[in-house]
Amino acid sequence: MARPTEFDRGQALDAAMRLFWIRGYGASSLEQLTHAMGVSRSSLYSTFGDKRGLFQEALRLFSQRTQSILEREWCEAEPLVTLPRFFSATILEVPRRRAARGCLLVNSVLELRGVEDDLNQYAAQELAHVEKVFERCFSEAQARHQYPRRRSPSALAAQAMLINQGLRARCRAPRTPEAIRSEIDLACALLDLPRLDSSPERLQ
Amino acid sequence: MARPTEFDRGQALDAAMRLFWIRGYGASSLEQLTHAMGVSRSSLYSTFGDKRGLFQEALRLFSQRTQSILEREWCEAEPLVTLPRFFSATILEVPRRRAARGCLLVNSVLELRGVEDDLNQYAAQELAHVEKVFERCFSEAQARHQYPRRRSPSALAAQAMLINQGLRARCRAPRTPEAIRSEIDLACALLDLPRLDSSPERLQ
DNA sequence: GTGTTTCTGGAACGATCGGTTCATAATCGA
DNA sequence: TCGATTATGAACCGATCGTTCCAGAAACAC
Repeated sequence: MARPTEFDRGQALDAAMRLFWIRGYGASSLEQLTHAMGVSRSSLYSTFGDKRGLFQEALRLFSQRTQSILEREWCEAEPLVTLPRFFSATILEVPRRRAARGCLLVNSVLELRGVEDDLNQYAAQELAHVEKVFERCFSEAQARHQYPRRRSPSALAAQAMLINQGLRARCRAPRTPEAIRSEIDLACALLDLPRLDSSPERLQ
Repeated sequence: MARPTEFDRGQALDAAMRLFWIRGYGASSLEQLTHAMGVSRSSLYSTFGDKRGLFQEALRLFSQRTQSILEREWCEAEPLVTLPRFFSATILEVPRRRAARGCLLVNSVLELRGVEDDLNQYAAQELAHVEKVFERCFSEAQARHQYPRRRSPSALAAQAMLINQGLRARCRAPRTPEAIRSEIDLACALLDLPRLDSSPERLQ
């Protein structure tokens, strides 16, 4: 043993993820990263390899958190309401600035195609994992006869992911929470999903 | 008069737009831009001001082209089929690589939020213009009693733009044309829009 | 204390960034 | 043919990029 690390690895990764989330991969400089993480350059490189490795870990962390939000909604209620509640939890029930970050995975897929194709594919693959959970919601709801069986769960999940990505993209432009909420409402209605209850919606 | 310009301005702008479309704003370096445009740095700066001005002109060009595609579909058929045909024209009936570029405006909104906020707002404003055309489609279809009046044209247009942005985002990840086509089909069905006819679909 | 090991801050690396300058090339009117 | 004018390409600018390196600080075993 020798001198112990002075910073918390998870905390530093969290800060890096937040910066990537706001500014994207390319526009997040080492200077900004080390400042946000409270870590010197050498510590960053000895801990995470390089900027690319740090970003990949940030993507994984974001994906895990997203899936855990889904998991929580899944356990707390019926499968059919998991999706509306997921949209609400990730977009409406968070501070406005955070909603404006969109989704790190979606942002990364958009940014890195043709620039860093393997990172783009990694982000796309993580999104596919999320879509798989969507699919489980529809198949379970169909099994419980709570949802019409006309369409396949995979096609429905793809449509839900289409909605999700569209919402996250639109959140990156300045918009009012009311406009976003009504868009979510209509999207859920078109998908035959239950409306959002008039649950507490955090403004600002 | 004196020595005439050796390059075609419109052609150079087109090449710049294509590069921005593929790689985004930040990742397109002056070196790559001048090479793609076939123009020297000094000519680029005397003609377009700077990289930012060039990008803004590229955004405007892209927006104009997008709206002219919409205009063409609008003139050629009923308002209700304008939207499905627009999706098809911009995503299915183009070479695969081009579809993988997504939409320059959507890409820019995602990339530049928090980095170049005024360019982000400009791109968002251009997207709003496109959404206005969507709205006209729905209101005209309702006026002709071809579409149920339950929902407002603006809400429907927002939903169509949500679909559009979702599709364009998903196109930036590697996907098969068949998968994309079925997603468009289902989205149109949910929106009570006519399906795409089995029109010629260019693969590859 | 001493020696060993690990982590830290900051200097420095070469490369590349967006942007500018300037001598030269090329075309005009005369 | 000869200025006048404009476009061009290459060299150059300071700044910043991601990355490496190293001297010293900090904790351990002894």
